[in-house]
Amino acid sequence: MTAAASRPGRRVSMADVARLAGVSSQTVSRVSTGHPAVVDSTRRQVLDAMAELGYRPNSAARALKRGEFRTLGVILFTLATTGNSRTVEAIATHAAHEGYAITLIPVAVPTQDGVLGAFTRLGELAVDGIIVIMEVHLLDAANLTLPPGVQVVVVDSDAGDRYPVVDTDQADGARQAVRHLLGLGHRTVWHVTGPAESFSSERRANAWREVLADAGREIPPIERGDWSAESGYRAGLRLAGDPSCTAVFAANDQMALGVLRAMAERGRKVPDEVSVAGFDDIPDAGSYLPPLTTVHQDFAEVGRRCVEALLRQIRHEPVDAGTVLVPTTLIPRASTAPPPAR
Amino acid sequence: MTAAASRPGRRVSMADVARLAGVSSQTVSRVSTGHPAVVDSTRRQVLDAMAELGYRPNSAARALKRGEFRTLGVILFTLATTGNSRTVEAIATHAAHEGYAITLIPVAVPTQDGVLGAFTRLGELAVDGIIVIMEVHLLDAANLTLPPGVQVVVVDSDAGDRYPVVDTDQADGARQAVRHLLGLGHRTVWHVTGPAESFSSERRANAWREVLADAGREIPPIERGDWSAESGYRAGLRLAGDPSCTAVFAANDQMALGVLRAMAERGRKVPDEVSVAGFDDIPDAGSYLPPLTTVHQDFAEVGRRCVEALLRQIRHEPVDAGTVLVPTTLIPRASTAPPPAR
DNA sequence: CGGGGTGATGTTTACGTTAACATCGCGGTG
DNA sequence: CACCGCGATGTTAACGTAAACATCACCCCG
Repeated sequence: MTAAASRPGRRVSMADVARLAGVSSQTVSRVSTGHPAVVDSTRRQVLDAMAELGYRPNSAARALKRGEFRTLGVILFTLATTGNSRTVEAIATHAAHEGYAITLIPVAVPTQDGVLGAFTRLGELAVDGIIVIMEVHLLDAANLTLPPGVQVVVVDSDAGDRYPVVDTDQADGARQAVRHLLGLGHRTVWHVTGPAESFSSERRANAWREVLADAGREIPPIERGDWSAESGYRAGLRLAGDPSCTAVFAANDQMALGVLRAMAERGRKVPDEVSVAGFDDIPDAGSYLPPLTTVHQDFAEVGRRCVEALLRQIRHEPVDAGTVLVPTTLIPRASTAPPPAR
Repeated sequence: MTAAASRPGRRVSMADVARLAGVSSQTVSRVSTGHPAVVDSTRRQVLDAMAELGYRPNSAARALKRGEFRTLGVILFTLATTGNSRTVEAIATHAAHEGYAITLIPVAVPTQDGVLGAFTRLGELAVDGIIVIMEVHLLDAANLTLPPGVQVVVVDSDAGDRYPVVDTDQADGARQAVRHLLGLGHRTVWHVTGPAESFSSERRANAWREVLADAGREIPPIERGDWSAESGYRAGLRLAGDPSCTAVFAANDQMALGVLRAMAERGRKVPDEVSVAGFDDIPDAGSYLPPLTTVHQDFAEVGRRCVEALLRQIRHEPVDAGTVLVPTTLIPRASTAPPPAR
């Protein structure tokens, strides 16, 4: 039944199906695309012939004819961060739901050349639109090579004036975390920030500074990390040495994990002596020692909105240029508490 | 310079470039594909014309003509696990290096229907080969619909008799961990395993049981988790209640994290009273409290080998059917120590 | 000085699909 | 009963590219 020896080499085409079913290839096409104007008996014949020959449509030919690929490109630096992989997963799922496939373009080196190269490759790829998941200020150069006719949506950037941007409300999340710590009675809040090139990092740091300034608190020197737990650990060791430091807001959960470890090693009890808050709410955060107070990001929603915005552009429906902000929520757990009485 | 008003609607094609450059479109094609038989002056003219018009090749037409898409499909259940996202990243990077793009096909529900659906979609997609990253026993049904002419490589499965399989040497890694614990003097080792459908989980558990049996040790009842830290925590609470339990091997780092938390909450000191080992060596593992002894997996190598094996198949070069095992290494850290003296 | 090559470029055609138009047959209506 | 209209199906052409073959100019060598 599934046998059907096709001629060697060549794949089964509509013409083959048409021959076997005794119809024209246009009728096969109509069946294949679900066109209504085909009588049931004919449709059945065609479907049987398709099954017998193991026909599957050639998407290259289809794309050539239709002028669209039904594929979205995702350009990013790495899948290694929780945020990126979760966002990509959401994008892929939602795109699949809309009948689109996802092509992944990793950019190995976050240099302008790297980005340019990726965009060139994307230009040659079979892609109707591009989602850029980028944390660094590298869109300017890349912008020039953006292939015309390809739509773009950006995650985590400040390109809102040029492209639609979808992002977590970084600033509000950071504000919630810092206010939470101040609300517990801490005099001020130390901050472990991410890499300098990162927009997210910058926005979280700005919001932290702003809340402290608004409250008239002292703004301690900022500690810089690179998102990794290891870098958080190093920052944590420095902070642990400062007895006046009673509250730390880390720009992501992994650096917060490093801070927790540093505090533990230096014998500074969390949360009794020092409070620690993170950002992201990665699945493990609730299992840290102690379970981490953090800001929850809805990566799935970010992915969904990206796809939505991009498809709207592709379909030439009205799109609000500018930034869509996905709200964040503070998740209080056991790593924050009032400062020690003195 | 970059202006160049093309006719409305239609994209720039080779014919347009040819017209502007005053050559035939075949010459444009030759320049585009890097064919050597083009004189420098002509090549320059063509390149200038391309730049002026903003020409980019139509990959659909190219794929149709060449009969290959230069794209690999990756089918998986989720990107949420460290192993999967790291593997996918390595696949994407290595594939890009070989001039191939990656199309991501998430299968929402790990049912037979889900897998079948994904393969059907993949069949219609522009893909020269497929990498299946699957943890469950669902290939049998899917097998039937595997589009002919599409090559397949499988990660983390026992399908080695049917497809080439690339995987981490799960069994050896687990053996190293268990032997390490026994070597420290523990009478036996408890095990927190992953979900029942997972091959990795099964192999790690089997190796654990085998080492204990070979050493003539008692085999404690197995604790089942679902890879999450939360499930590890629940298992850890049960183990913490058993004073005879001095060594725990968790099937991944996240569950180990949960075990660490449970032990801490129950006041059982790690590693003085209880040793805990994990599997994966995720980047955070070195920052757990205490830093986790675990088995390092080389996801990058797995991804690389996958792409290599798949491309060999696609190019009809000889491939060893069967399983390629990527070695693992035990990383001793601070979560394991000799059992308490009694 | 002519024949035979060689290398650059042009022409033709086919890849598989689908839009647009053409055809055909049948039932209803004035 | 002739004509119209409509629904089902067939025919033609085009999407953009690249392989195969054709052509042409030029150079080398006998």
